[in-house]
Amino acid sequence: MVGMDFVPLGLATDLVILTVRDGRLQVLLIRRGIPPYVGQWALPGGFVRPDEDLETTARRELAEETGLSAERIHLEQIATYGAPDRDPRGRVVSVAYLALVPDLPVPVAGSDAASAGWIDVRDAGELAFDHGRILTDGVERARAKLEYSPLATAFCPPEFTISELRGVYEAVWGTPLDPRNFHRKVTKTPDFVAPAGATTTRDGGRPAQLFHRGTATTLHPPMTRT
Amino acid sequence: MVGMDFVPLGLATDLVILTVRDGRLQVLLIRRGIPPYVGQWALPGGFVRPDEDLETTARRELAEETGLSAERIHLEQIATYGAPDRDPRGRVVSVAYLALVPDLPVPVAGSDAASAGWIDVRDAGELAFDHGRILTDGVERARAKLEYSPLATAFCPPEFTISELRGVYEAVWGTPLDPRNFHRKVTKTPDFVAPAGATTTRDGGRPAQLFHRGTATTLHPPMTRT
DNA sequence: ACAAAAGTGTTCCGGCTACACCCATGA
DNA sequence: TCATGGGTGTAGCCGGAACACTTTTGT
Repeated sequence: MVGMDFVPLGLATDLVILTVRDGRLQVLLIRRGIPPYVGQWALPGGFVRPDEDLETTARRELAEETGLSAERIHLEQIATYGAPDRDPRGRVVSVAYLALVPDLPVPVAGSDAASAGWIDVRDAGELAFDHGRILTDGVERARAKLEYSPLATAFCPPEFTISELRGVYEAVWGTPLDPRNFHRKVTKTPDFVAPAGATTTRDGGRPAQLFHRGTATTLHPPMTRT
Repeated sequence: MVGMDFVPLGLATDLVILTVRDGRLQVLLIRRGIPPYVGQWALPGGFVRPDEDLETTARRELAEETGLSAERIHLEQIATYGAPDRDPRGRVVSVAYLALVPDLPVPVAGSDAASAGWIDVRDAGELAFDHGRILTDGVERARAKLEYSPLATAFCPPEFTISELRGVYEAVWGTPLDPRNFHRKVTKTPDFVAPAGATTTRDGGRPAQLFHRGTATTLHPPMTRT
């Protein structure tokens, strides 16, 4: 370890912001307005400010892009991407974060609202920079975590039905699940979900109980992806 | 996104190099010789060079510290640590990597050999900077990955017995496993290990078959950590 | 012969799968 | 009354836990 010789480089965070809308897993993308990669979709992101923690940067970007006061939003680091040529403008190392947000009726209200939108992850196609790779890694992280954590509730509003929760799993994994077995698994696992007391008929049919998040942090044994 | 305004900061990689020696999980630590944290144990690491990929930096550091030509060594990113005050000398963001190495008869031969050593992870105590946190995260990553991947073989020489492999699991997890069930699980899982043909009596008792790594990348269903 | 470790067979049991079945509402 | 989704019961199966037992070496 030599001295504090700083190589000139930029440090940024990029965000994979996922939600479930219309039964499909979607990601928030920005249409680039300036070179490089003009006109292509990219992940939202920005540079880390002096004396700003990495997660603080990510939360700030999240708030800027979605209008969500990012307090209660699930946010976790994915990985850091630092290939020397990943940005043609110069050396930029990016710490990628995964954010899971509920399907709120809040429109995308960033500084560049007209050019941002929710895109089906299956339709995302080629992204700017190495953002395709980052998106893939983020989606895979989300898929894996649903197996052994109660993370799916991060996609749900504060109160939700079991079948809404199942819809999250089905959208993220892209596979149908047995409603009856899913119901049993989720309600019998201690502290996975907690009954809210009320019921709703918003999904049609017999009224469904409403639940909110439980206190569990892991799922033993895990949910099985078929 | 403004221009390429680079905040002055250092970008480094730190390494959690784990091995299994004498049936215990050990980590390679460096005794610091210069401030800050003089005399305390720290993870090996160093700054990223211009135009150097992050993993290249990590492999270079690994080779410098262990003398291992790091080609065949398992190396994966853990996470990036960027709290503004994590280094009292200035802003240094560190990308941490996890390396798993076999128990080779190679002495630790770094630039600072006298002050480096293999330390039981349970005895590591307080480390310099936020390295304690990084070590914890790295060890937890290794523990988790043994469950659902054939990663334990990364701790083994090219040819190993089933009980040596079990020894890895027991050392990393800190719990004993049933030798009979472990043997069945490992040998019945397709492509987890492949018979090498030879046998050895180096563990005493009846000769044991030697195996090498299989081609499997995941373990379904996973190994259970009791 | 005996100790020690390798490897096999077998029983028990918990959890998942698949599906039959009943419940409570809106139209 | 019917369609729709909510929720329960249950039989069968798969895989892990536990452990008795046989095999093959060194001393």
